[in-house]
Amino acid sequence: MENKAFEISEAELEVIKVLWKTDKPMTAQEVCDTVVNKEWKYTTASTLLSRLVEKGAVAYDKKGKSYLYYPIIKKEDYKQSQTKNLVSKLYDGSVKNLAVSLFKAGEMSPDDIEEIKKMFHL
Amino acid sequence: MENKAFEISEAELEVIKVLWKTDKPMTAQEVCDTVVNKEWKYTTASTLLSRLVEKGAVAYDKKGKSYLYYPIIKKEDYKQSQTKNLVSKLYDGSVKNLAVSLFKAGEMSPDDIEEIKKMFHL
DNA sequence: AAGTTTCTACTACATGTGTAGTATTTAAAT
DNA sequence: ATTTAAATACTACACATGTAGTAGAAACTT
Repeated sequence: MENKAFEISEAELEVIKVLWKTDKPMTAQEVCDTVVNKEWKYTTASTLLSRLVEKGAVAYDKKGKSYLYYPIIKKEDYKQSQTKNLVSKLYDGSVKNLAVSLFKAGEMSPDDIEEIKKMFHL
Repeated sequence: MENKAFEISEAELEVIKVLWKTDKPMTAQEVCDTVVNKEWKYTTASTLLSRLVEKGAVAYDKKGKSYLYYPIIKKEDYKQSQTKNLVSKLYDGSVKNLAVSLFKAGEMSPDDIEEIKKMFHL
């Protein structure tokens, strides 16, 4: 329906973020223990991992009796696609509009502003 | 579960965007006819409007036999909350990280860059 | 007032999501 | 080789979402 191959749900995102952050293949158990702000049962983490595998966002290698999961999609790519999506959905595809909105909303810290200026060699 | 009072789904967003853009109360029929890139049946638009009303995102006044719908939540507020959400979910809450990512991804047009520079009074 | 038109309300149904429970398989231990 | 412990696979179920059909109500028409 969309231009995206697959959608990652909120809960699935928590899972793949763990895989991104840890940056080495992990068992479902490890993922479960590492997820932040969640009190998931083991099978919940496991279900989410399976769904991510179905969607092609995650894969695994077998090790002993368990699977070692790792992300297929890259964090940067995902972030960029989500960001592009937001810009096109809400800001008429204009990054400028987004920037203006953030600026006006006072969402930029002095540090942000400093860094952004630097980015533009100013 | 979230910090947000309600979630607006993808399809519902299309509806409320029409209300925002037109900027005057509209009947379900008008909304249906105005939605872009969609071939909805009247009842589909109508269902979505009802769900938005349930969620408190939209309200209506009665006019003749029909309802005139209008948005309760403001476009700017919604955009900002969505943007803040993205920044916190994917950019560690740092607008700077978002800006860097956009810049690196080549998502900023020369015009965007020009305008952003101007925004920083330079 | 009855018929016709046109709204809204209610119902439906498949698929996705959050969250797990139970069954089954398989590796490890003895 | 049998038992056991631990993983995965399969099943479940309520609520959200996309998409619409049908029933019922209200307002025009004549």
